[in-house]
Amino acid sequence: MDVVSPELNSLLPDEIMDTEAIAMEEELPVEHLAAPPQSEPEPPQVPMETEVPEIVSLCPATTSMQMSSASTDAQCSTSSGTQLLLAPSGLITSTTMTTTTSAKTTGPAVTQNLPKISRVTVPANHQLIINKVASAPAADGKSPGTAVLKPEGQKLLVAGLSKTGQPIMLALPHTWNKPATTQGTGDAKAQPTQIKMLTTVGKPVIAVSSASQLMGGSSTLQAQQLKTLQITKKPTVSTAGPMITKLIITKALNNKGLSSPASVAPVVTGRVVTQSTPVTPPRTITIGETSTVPQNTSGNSKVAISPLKSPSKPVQTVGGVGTSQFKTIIPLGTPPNVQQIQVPGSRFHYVRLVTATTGSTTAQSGGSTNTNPSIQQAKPVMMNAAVRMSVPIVPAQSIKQVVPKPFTSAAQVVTTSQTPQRLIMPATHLPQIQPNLTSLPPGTVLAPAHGSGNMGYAVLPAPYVTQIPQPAFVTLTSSSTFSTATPIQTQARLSLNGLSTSEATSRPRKPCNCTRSQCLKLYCDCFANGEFCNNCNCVNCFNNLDHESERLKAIKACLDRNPVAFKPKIGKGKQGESDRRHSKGCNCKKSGCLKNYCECYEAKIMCSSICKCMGCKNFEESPERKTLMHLADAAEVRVQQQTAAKTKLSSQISDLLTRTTPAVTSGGGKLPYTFVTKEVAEATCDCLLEQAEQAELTTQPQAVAERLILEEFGRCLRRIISFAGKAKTDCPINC
DNA sequence: GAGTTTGAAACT
DNA sequence: CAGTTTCAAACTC
Repeated sequence: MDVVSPELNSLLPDEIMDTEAIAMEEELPVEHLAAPPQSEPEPPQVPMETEVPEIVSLCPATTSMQMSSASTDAQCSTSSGTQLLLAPSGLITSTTMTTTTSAKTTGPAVTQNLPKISRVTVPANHQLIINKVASAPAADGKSPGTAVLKPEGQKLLVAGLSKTGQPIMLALPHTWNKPATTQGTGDAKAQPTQIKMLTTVGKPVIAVSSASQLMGGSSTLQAQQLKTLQITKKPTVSTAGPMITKLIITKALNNKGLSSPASVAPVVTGRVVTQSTPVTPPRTITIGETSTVPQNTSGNSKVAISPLKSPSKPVQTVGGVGTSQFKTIIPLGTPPNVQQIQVPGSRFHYVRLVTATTGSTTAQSGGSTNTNPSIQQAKPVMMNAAVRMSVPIVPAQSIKQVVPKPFTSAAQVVTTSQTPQRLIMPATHLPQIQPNLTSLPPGTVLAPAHGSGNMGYAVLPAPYVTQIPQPAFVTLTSSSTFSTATPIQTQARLSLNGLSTSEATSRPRKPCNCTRSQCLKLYCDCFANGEFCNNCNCVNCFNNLDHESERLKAIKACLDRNPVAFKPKIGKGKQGESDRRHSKGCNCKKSGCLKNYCECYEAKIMCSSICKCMGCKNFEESPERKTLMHLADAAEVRVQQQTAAKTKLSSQISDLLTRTTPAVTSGGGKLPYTFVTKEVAEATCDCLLEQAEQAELTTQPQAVAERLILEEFGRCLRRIISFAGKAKTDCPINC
């Protein structure tokens, strides 16, 4: 997924963009990022989903106890601006973030003295306010629960929906947004940082680990059936050797580990900031990231942080060896201040996140039980700039599988889904595309661009959520690379082999068979519906993240040709017309609009006045249509009745056997079938024939006749059973 | 399963 | 915007 360049910001509709200034400090040049437009006004404030999101903040964590409080403000303050990555909840596809790990320490661990967010509140007006602490928090590790957001450069992403349907926001570490200098260990080995997000049932958990840990600990994660999201972090600047770390956002199915003290030093600390609101309190999960990770901690330094649902109960846990888990929940003092924004014509709700201008309390987790010196205390990252995002969040659809991409720049996100898997299209840098949000597929995600004071947006066409109860997707953006010629690709690989049985069987769409379009034209249903090809039969498919650039170009081309190309074709008609009608109308000539060639007929709607079809028979009074409908209904009824009859008969037989059991065991009694003598059978047949004749005389439909006969047969059986229970001798049945 | 038909999408 | 071509799904055998 690419991030739309900042230029796009100016094009975004005013409805969703709040141009209130945000103090975006563009201090650190990022070579691979698009230069921030100096003259451009502050990026418009983007309203966010009204669903109060959970906020997961991945922040540079202060190192263990031995870490000094040396300030690394310089590293953290050079971020290129607050960025929000918002994705339709439920399924995080993937995101890639290229950053340089901040490491300014004299030891293996890095201490970062970052300003803390005094509090994150969501007041009644639904404005999320992140207050900046007047003074930088001490990195003494005594406040592990403190949630800190960087003033700028902070990335937030809505990773998914919690079980309660609340969006989960991820606040990425500030250091991910800009290069930093690593010092101390002298370890020249570059360790890719990966972030894996593992979700079980729509509830992502984040774990951070070093690359070596990722490799070594992957089996453990897999054993837990964790869904992972990988975000490879590459340093753009490194003076003491490249530092690549992998952050693993994981959620262990076993929550027991959360409460157990960690015997192994986790690489990072996590924060879960919960907020209580009358309706849907957002949660903020802050994950501190250690800039440097001792090599000896590999394999055990993974930390899985699970957002807790308890909004008011601070919890901090540290995972143990192998399945190290560390979780901190920081209750917010006040509800987040989120302002709802309604975009005309948009089905999505937006909320506006505003910068906290004041604040004196620092969100902190409850008393930390972490006594392990190796456990890093989450370092709050100051966010002094207003968070301005307006992104629609679609109902969550979880992703089921993640195939980690080892040590690549691509981030991979896969979430489990109870619903058919659907992937969201990756966003791209599309400055030329008018950000007509209404023309984008539902679930489109706008992600802030990196590298400028203004936020760019990643455009993520999503499945037609209006037609799909729970579209699955997760979006991750590579904000730092979207502007590069070879953007880091992120892809959730969802091969058939990787899909579970239920997932494969629940696939909502038939696999496409494209051969020439590379699945990058609207010919391809997958592409047209904003999905990646998955388990398709297509040839030379480019509808995947491996060909993200081509795909993005294709999306742009489609939107250029038709701004509403990804909008559902079946929409509401005019008043007085049918509730559903084709937006364009069909153009059939030979099918009479009574075959699936016709898009109207296929959608089970009648043609309307906007159709240009010839010889249309798909209208209300059409006898052909009525005949077809009648035949279809009859077939359906027949199937249903046959099924019901089988069920009923089976039930009766079972009941018969059950009732006759006492007769067998009581001794002396006759088995029921002994009562079905020839006479009884003949009488039964007579009854059935009589019923059939009556149905025929009354010109009952075949289905009805069958039902009547079966019902009569049931009555006969009941009489036989009744006789069996009463009589000890054969008894003719009198119909 | 191969071949044909069909109409939307893409192209000119 | 209209005509033509391309394409993949729907359909038939």
